[in-house]
Amino acid sequence: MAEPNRSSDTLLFLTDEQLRQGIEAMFFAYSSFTSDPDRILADMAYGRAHHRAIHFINRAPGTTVNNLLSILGVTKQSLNRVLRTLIEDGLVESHVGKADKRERHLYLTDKGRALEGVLSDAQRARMRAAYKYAGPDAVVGFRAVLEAMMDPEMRRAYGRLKETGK
Amino acid sequence: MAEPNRSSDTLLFLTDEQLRQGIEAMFFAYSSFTSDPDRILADMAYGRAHHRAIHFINRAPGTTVNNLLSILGVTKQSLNRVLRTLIEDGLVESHVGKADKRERHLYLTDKGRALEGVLSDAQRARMRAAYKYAGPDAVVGFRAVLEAMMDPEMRRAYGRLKETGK
DNA sequence: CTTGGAATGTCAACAAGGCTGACATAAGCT
DNA sequence: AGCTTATGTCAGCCTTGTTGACATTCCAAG
Repeated sequence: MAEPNRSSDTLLFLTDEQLRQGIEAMFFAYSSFTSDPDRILADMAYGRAHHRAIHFINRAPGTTVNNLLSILGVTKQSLNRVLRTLIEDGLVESHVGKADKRERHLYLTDKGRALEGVLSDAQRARMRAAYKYAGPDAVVGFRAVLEAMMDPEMRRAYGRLKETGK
Repeated sequence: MAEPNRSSDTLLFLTDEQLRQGIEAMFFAYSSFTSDPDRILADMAYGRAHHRAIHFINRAPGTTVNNLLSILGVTKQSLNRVLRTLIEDGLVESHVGKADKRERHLYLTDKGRALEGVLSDAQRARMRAAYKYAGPDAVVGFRAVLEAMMDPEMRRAYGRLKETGK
């Protein structure tokens, strides 16, 4: 830790081997990261796609279908299939927009919020343990690298959500 | 943002909002992270699963199917389909084990190594840019949190690969 | 030595969740 | 009135995950 000297740093942390380890760390960490919600959802008729929809509807209640599409980066047909089952099952409500009646605004029902809670509790528990173990300074670095890795469009979406969370 | 004082740090970096931002950062970053290879592979008849197989065969030439299975965390049937097409297309060679003839040892052909190079160049370029932008200290934190996030089994696999790379 | 179980790999069939294309409807905008 | 936007739907395809059934090979117990 502490501060290794600056000159050797700038040479060594960008080697192909370092980069490859970062790539592999992303792969393994992401597998673990998604495994808890996946396990919970496996029993129900839902999958990761449902989780993502539920997460972002909870995060930005009243969001439109179009907005959700741009966040998730999938096609409307793909999202629609997921949304339809969530609405049928009473986890999500879709309300026609007041100002613009073409839009549908999406909200979680109590039932939807309950599932969201279970899923995000599991995911946060893992994240909390990792944060705690690695420490505050590491967390700052973690977030900085992830943000730098995002495509500009994704970074904007991410930034807007950060604002939302106050 | 400068340095908030130490005592408040240990309290504040584990709030639900902080954790949620970490979760969302993982989602957005991983989307971007996989987008370059995905784009390259879209034209060929391959997908992300092929990329993963190629990556790890390149990383540990001569690895067995079973070993690859435990790294990738999928079923042997799933891996086998991917492997079959890669072998048919002459990107991967499969040799029956000498000691144990049940095993197949996997190697990239020149053609396979060529594709691996293109894919990992693209992925490394993104990682390099992110590392460079965030700086060496951030990279240390990034890797620490990712490693802490992994399931123990994944962490072991990751650790073994790190050794391999010397 | 034989035989039964374990390890390894293959084939077939199915499901989730991406994708594209075509099209319908309603509502807003010029 | 006519173009554009937002949404939803149907149909069909692809990748990549799953299980089940089965063949081959190895090894160890009897």
